[in-house]
Amino acid sequence: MYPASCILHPEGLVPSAVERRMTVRVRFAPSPTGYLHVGGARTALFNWLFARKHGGVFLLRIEDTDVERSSAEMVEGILEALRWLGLDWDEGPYYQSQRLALYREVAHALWRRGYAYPCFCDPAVLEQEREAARAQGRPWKYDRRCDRLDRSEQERRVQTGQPYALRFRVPEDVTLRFEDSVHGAVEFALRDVEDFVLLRSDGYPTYQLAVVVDDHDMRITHVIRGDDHIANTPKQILIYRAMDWPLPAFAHVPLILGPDRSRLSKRHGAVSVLAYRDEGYLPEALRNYLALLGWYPPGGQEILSLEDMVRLFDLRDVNKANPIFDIQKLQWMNAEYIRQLPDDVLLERLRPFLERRGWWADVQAHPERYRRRVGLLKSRARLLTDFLTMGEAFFTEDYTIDPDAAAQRWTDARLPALVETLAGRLAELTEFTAPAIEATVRAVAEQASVKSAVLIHAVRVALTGRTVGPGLFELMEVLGQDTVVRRLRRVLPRLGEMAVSRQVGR
RNA sequence: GGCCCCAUCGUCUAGCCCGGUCUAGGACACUGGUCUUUCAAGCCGGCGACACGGGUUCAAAUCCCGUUGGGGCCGCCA
Repeated sequence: MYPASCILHPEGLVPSAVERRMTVRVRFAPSPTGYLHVGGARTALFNWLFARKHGGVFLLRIEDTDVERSSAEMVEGILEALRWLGLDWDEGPYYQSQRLALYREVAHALWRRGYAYPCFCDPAVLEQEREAARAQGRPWKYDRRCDRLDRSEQERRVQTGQPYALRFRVPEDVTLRFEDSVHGAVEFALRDVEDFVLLRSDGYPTYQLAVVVDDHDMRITHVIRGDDHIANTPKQILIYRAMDWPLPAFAHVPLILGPDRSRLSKRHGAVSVLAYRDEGYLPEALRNYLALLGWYPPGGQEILSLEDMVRLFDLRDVNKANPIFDIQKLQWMNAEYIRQLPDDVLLERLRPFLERRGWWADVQAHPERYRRRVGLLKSRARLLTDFLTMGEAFFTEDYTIDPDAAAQRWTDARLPALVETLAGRLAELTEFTAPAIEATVRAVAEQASVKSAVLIHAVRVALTGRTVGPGLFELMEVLGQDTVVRRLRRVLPRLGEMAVSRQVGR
């Protein structure tokens, strides 16, 4: 009944599509029971890279056979995340929920061919038995009691409308071996694999059936997916064999772990791709970082453009060990990408964030002014959102002055007079450039025999509300004469208060 | 518990397939210095790993076995 030779020696039976010069066809098949998380995104990335590398087709398939948990909103979110990452698909999205007839057909074909049998067991009962077994530390496997029913009894139950699922009859005493593109040869003794359900009693296919039917129907040549599917592979190969379908190549890529080494999940913080977008990560940075989890490019260069990745990507360079998601390195990479952006492009990337704050209109009215401001902040930002926080005073007159900063830098009693003088001198400057400003600031400090650092720090707090930030003279130039003078005069009263309270306190 | 997968600096990893060139290389993080009005960035330097035990061999990070540790799967979820 089983093509034994195939089952015993499947290795070597899968000349890769690449070798056979077939068109490579790969897919990303998320289940819309949640948003796209970074693990899924990386799987999608690897598939996409592989397709582009080999001039193949990357298709999208939505695995929504679990009607209860799937939703259209989740699908939209997943598509949005993929688009944001720049992972465009050539076909699809296909929806499994629209292909149910096909799965039923194949399930019944399997039954007709003698590879499957109806199971009338109550899932709740089986679940109980399973739990009891596990509680006692005993292994549990479905004992195929329904397969032992007489053919006539089976028919009778079907006739009387008793609900049944279709199970695949897994041969025992056979070792199935398959070649995995990243792991090499993987073996499973089929005695450890239970008769799995193909078609549920409600007529919906299980994952095992639907993937195989679709991967075959969509002529998938390479199944690239997470390591968590490695144990499913023998079951799926059994279906391919029973249907006499050619096997695709399999590549199981390592799972991304959290800092505690357990599988990355919500409790490790943000895992949703869209959440990273909203937090101010650049898609090219996330993409680049994700590519490096479990893959290492020959040559060792880590900052890679999409074109670089496509050129360098090879499944053989994918690691077997599970990597840990390191937010620090991601942030470093994001900062790296931010620094590389030309100022005008950077400004455009900031747009959604600026719009949300209501700052975009003014930016649009004075692009050159804001380009320069953003340029000054560039080397200091790790996230796009950093421009809004540490760069608040670059976008609005309504910036807050950090009380701690004031307390730290506005202590000198000579400051009010000094700043007033400085404002006056700056207002008279005809060339408001960094060198001219610097000369003025230093001269004012020197004339009062005050260390220029004292003035500089106080002025920075006045102009930006913070103790840290860009070099003061460039900062002032970029802010502009009017703004600088206005802001300096505006803080004069507060400066005075601080100095007075300081003296009283003594 | 059963089965499968995995194991180089704290983290991502190069090297492992084809043993000697490895007193194990790079990156992030950490850290010292430099520049400097602060903070970054940049530059120069430092710290830091072959999980353990057996074998094979003249020689093992590299090959084999075992142990330990980690992960995954064991659903009429995907």
